[in-house]
Amino acid sequence: MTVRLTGRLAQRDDVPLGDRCPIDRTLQLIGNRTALLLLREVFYGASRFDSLVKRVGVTDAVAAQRLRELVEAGVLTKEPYREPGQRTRHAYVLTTAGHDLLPAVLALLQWGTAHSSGGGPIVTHADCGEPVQVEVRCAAGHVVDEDDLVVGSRR
Amino acid sequence: MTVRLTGRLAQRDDVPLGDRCPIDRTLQLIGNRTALLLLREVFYGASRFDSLVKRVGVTDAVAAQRLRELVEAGVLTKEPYREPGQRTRHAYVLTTAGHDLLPAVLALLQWGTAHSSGGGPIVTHADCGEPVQVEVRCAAGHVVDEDDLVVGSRR
DNA sequence: TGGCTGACTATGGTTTCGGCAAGTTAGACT
DNA sequence: AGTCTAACTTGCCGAAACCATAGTCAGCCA
Repeated sequence: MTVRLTGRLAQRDDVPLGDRCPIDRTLQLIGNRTALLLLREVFYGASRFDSLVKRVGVTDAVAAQRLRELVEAGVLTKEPYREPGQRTRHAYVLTTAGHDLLPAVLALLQWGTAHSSGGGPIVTHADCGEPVQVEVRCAAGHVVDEDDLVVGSRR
Repeated sequence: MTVRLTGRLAQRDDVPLGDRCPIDRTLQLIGNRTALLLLREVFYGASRFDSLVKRVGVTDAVAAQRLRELVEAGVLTKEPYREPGQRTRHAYVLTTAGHDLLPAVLALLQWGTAHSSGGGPIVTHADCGEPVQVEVRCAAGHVVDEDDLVVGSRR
């Protein structure tokens, strides 16, 4: 196991208490297996209830519960659609808040893929075919290393 | 087999079952409140047991349990250190696998900050002072929109 | 030697998550 | 009218997460 030390431990430990940030709600929403897998499948293109249940491999009861929570949280919406000879059904589609979750979901999936033996799917950019990764950058476009992060209180 | 994700429902739902990826281990590790908050504080610069306990606001019992799991999973390591007049203690520092979690943790924190009323801390780049954000980019450096993601089976 | 403190470890109780099983409801088909 | 099915809903159970409290252990100091 390799360890990259920052070399600034003593000073860094004096950083004051970070602001409480609303991570509890985030974790309550997608901090469970089913919700995250459901979101992954929605990102991968699934939208119908039975399709999501089959892909995630969870019981329909749990899937229904998590989907309801995701809809209530404003991450997914139910869009009515009708296929010929079928009655009206509802497709689960991402809201803008749901779209904003893409980096988080992708980052979690990538870490799991990179740091365990199982391997995983390869996600690439349609325009150029290059593999996709999640990066930490500042607004000026620089790739930011962990040591260069500054945590500030809100203005 | 590769599938392009487009915005169209009918096509998107035909995407076959995604590869199983090792998300269970990931969620078992950081899919709980305490582990994620501990990691956040380590990223923010904390390293000592009592400091982490105080910052996260969790009982020492739970913190010890989660820290042990994080060490066992290879995300953190215990580095011995000694302050004058004190006995040897251990600091919790990130391994390379732990460093790789930065995008995921930051993305979760950012989503929570952006999509709830509470607000949150502002993370900036030390070199230029610009706010930091998590981006999805391909290896060629393009910012990748969700509709331009291609999910392929492993080669 | 005895007290103090930091870093845990152990126990018990409540809430949440997921699996299993059964029931419900609305519309299409016969 | 009766059957079938997709999409849920409800209830029970075991496991895991969290909290609170109490106990342990190792070194430093008086």
